[in-house]
Amino acid sequence: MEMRRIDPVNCSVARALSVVGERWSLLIVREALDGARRFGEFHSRLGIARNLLATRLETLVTAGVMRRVPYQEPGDRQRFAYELTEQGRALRPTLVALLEWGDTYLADPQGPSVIVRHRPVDEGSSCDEPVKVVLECAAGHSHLAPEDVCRTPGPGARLVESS
Amino acid sequence: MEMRRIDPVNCSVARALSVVGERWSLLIVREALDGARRFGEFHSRLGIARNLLATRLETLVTAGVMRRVPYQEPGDRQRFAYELTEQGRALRPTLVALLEWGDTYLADPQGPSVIVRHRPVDEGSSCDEPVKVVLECAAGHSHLAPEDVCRTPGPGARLVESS
DNA sequence: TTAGTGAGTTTAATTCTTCAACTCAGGGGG
DNA sequence: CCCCCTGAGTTGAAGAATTAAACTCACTAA
Repeated sequence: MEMRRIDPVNCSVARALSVVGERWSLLIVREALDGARRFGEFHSRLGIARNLLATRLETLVTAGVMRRVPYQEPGDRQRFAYELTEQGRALRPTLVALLEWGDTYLADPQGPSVIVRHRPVDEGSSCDEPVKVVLECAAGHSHLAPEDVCRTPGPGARLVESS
Repeated sequence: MEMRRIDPVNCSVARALSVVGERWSLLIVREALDGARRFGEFHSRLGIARNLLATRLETLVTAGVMRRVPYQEPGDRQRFAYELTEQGRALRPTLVALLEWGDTYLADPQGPSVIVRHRPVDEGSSCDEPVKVVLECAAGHSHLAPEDVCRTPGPGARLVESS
């Protein structure tokens, strides 16, 4: 029985993974979200090989996830730092989701190594409560279980024949 | 100025990525969430090489993300299908987050190819509204912006010296 | 007996990662 | 001035991962 389904290749998940699905890319973004800015910071925090770090940063910059900004420490020459664009910061929910999944199923026996907290940049430590990622629909139903959602074709869907 | 920060290697994000961060792994999980169960289904939907699919499925099974279950079509020999465990289904928020990010920044000009909808398995199509992933803290503050959260050490954190 | 199918293996070519060594531009000490 | 130091990369060779294509295996159907 033939049916038409969403083309799995023309999908934003696949496109997203083609940008941030390479080894190290999401870890670089995570460190950037945590304040890393300079080549050497990424290198020493992650232990990634230098040449790979250079190509990953370049990939992330051309993809619009990061931006290369010149900086100059007093009494030193000009160097470059890497900071997240708004597009890069928008990966936070993805990283929180991965963190939560890892904490739930692969955690250290000691407990989670990282807790994400509600701590706005401008106010002090107003709330500080742990943050979770939740699925919520446009009608306001929140905390949906994974089984309560399904994929449907959108306006840009290509449909393909499939068994 | 020395400071102690969270060891980036002892982190659930890194552990999660060591399980689902390989090329194809998350796409295999996505297809499984969308109903794929058999070797050939994954193969033809994704166009992945057969040997890689075999090793990825094996990795996912040993990691506890999927389960290998025997099945037998009438008048055919016994074969094996692959289905998600609860741990595998728990990757849904991660995939929705990636999908949303891809839709926002890398979308097809036609619009998103996939829309995730609130459609519980048991009830019919009760709600059907589009689903988004949101950050929410334990105090009930919802729809947090990426800038409003930060990482803090948890009970299992190892701290390392860093510049 | 011969052909066909789903589910994999095997193999060889290509690509990606890693590690180590090297470059390049400036700063500081002697 | 000369030599060594640092941060930020680049280059090159060895090792690991990915790909495509051909092959196996167990069984069914004609």
